Amino acid sequence: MAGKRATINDVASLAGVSIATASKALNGRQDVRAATRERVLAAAAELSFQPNALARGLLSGQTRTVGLLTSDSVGRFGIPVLLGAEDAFGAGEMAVLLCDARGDAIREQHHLRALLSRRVDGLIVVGESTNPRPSVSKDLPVPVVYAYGPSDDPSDVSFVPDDVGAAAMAVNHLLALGRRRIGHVTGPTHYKAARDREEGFHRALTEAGVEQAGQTLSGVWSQRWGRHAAEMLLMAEPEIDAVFCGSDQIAAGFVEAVRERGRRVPDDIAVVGYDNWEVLSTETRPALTTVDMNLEVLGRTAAQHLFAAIDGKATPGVHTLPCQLVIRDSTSPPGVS
Amino acid sequence: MAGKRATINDVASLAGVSIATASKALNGRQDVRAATRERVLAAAAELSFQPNALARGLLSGQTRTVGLLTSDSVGRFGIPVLLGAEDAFGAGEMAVLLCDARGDAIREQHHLRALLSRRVDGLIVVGESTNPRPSVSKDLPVPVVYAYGPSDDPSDVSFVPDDVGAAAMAVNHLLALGRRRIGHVTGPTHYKAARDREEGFHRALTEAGVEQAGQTLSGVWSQRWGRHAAEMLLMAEPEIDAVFCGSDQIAAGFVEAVRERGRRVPDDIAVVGYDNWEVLSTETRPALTTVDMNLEVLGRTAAQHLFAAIDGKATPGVHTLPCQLVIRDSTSPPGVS
DNA sequence: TACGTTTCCGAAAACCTTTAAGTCCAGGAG
DNA sequence: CTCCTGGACTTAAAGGTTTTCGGAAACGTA
Repeated sequence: MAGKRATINDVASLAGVSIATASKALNGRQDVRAATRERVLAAAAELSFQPNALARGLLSGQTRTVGLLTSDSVGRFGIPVLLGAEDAFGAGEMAVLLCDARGDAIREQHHLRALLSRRVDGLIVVGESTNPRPSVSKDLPVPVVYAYGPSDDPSDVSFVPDDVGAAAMAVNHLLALGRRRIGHVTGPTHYKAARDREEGFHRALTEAGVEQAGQTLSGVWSQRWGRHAAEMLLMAEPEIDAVFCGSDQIAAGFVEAVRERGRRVPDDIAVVGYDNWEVLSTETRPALTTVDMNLEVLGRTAAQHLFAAIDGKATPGVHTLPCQLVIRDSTSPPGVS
Repeated sequence: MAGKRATINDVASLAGVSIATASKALNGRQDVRAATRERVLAAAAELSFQPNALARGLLSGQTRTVGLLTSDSVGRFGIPVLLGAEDAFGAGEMAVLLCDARGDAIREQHHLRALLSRRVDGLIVVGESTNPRPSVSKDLPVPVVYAYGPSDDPSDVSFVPDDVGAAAMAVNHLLALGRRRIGHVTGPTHYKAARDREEGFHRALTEAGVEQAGQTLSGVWSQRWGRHAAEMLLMAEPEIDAVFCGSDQIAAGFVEAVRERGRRVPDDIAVVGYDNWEVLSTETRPALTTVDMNLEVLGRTAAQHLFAAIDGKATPGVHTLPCQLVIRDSTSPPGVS
C-alpha cells in the first residue's frame, strides 16, 4: 500500500504546465504542442497517475459502469449473461457492478437504490426463470434491459431465449432421424419455460402429422424426476423410440433409467435434453444432444442494446433470441455410435 | 426514464434551508431542530432524492465499493466467494465491482487499472485453483485479500481451504467404517489441490497403519477419467473396498463404472468425492459423500478480513480454513442404505 | 509600426457533497 | 445592562477532473 495517489495537479506541476494543459495532453486533445504533451505523459507515467473516475463521473454524469441485478443465487443463468455483458463492455472499458437479490423483492429494492446512488449508466436485470417478472423501470433515471426473464411491462426492453422454436427444432431433429413414437418429460408447469417447450414440442409434431407418445409428464427439474418419469413412460408406452426432455438434468436421469431397464440410448430410444449444462451434457454417457440457449450471446446482446438505450436508442419489446441444437451421441442414428 | 436527478441543493431550497443544514438533517447529525429536519426529510422524499455517491466518495476518499477479480470464467469457485463476500458486505452497504480476467494476465492488469481508477476501497482476488498465483499487491494503494488461490507473496493476506486436513478427514471416515483397502483417484499433479489431497490421504493411512490399495491414479478432473480409473483400479486391486476421489466428477464416473462392473456402492466399495458440487453429489445414485470446502464461508471470511485490512488491521499470511465432510449414501454402512 | 491570425497555454467555473468555521440570536448569569 | 453560552443555521472551502473562454506569444502582412 503506497502513499497518496497522484492527481492531475501533481502531474501538471511536475511537467511544469497548468492542470488544463495536463488534462488536454492526457486526453489526446488538440491545442497542445507535441513536446509539451510528451512532458506531461512522462510526468504521468513517472507518478503512475490514474485519473479519478469519481471526479470525472461527477462532472460528466457518466460513470461507465452498469449494474447487473440478478435473482438466481446459484448463478446458473446469471453467469453466462455476465460474461457476455463483460464481453460487450470490455472494449469500451465498462465495469459491472453486481448485485444478487436472491429472489427477495426487498433486497432488490435495496440493491437498486445502492446502484442508483452510485450513478450507474444503466441496468441489466437477469431473471431466475423465463417467467415475466415485475418491471423495475418505472421512472428510473437510467435505462434498463431484462435478460432471460422478461419484464411484465411490454414497453421495457427484454431478451429471452426462443424456447418454443428450440423445442420444435429438437423434435424436428428426432423426426428427421425417423423416430415416430416421441414422448415429453419436463419441469413444473408454473414455469413458462416448461409450457413454451411443450408448445414447441406439440407444434413440431402437429406439423409433421405425428401423434405424441403418451402424455407429457411434468415434474421438477431434477435427475431424480427424470428417472422416475422414464419408468412411468416405459411402462405406459413400451414402444417409445425417442423422448424430448425439458432439461439436461431430467435427460440425464432419463438416460440412466432407460439403460437400467435394458434399453439402449440412442439405438432404442433417442434422448434430447435442454440447457447444454456441460457438466451433465458432455459428461454423461452417451453425451447428450441438447439445446443451448446461447446465454452468452443473449447477455452480449442485452449489453449492446443497453448501450443503445444509454445513447437514447431504446428498442422496446420482448425480443426472442434463437437457440442452437447441439447434436451429440444420445441421438446418433443407429449403427453410427 | 425521468428527468434530471434531484440534488441536495433542490432539497435544500424546497425545504427553505441551506444545503449544509439539509446535509446535516439527512445524515442524522445534531445541530438541527426537529421541525427543520422534518421539513428536509419531507422535501427529500418528495423529490426522491438520492445522494450522489460519486461526490460523497470524492470528498471522503471512500467509495464503499470493493473489486472482485476472478480468473475462473466458469464461476465454479468465484460465485460462492462472491456470495459470501456480498453477505459480509450487505449489512454495511458495500457494493461489489466484478471483473473476470479469464486467466489472461494482460486482461487482469487492465481490469486492475479500471478498478483502481474507480477508487475501490479494496480488492478480493479469486484464483482458479489453489495453486499460488503471482501477487498483484505490490505497491497498490488499496488492501488486497486472496481467496481460494493464495498469493505467492507470504506477506499478502490469503485464504485457502484446508485440502490436506479435509482429505485426511475423508479417509478417517472410511477407516471408521471398517474399510481397509482404500484407493485414491485424483486430478493432474500440477494442481496443488491434487497434491494436497493426496498428502492428506497418505497421512491418514499412515497414522492408522494401513496400506494404500494400489497406486494413486492421477488423470484429469473429469467423469470420463473417473470411469477409466475405476476400470484400471478394479483390475489391479480386485479386493478394494473404498476409494477417495479428488473431485465429485471423478467420483461420479467412478461410481458409474463400479456399478457396471457388477459391484455395489457403498456395500462393496464406498466412495468419497470432493467439492460437493450439488448437481453431481446429490443427484447421482447413490448420493455422494463428499468434502464441502465451505467456499461461501471462505468468501465471507475473506471479505471480513478485507474490511479489517481497510481499517488498517491486516492479517498477513496464508490462512487455511476447515472443510466439512458431507456424509451421504455412497459411504453408508452395509445394511443401512 | 499596427494589425490580424494561428498556436499554445492558463484561469476559472462546474459537477455534488461534507464539514470546519463563522454568524446570529435568545436567554441566563453576573 | 453587559457578557457569555450554546443552539440553529449559513458561508465557504475542499475533493479531482473537464471544458470554455480569454490571453499571450509568434508570425506574416500592410
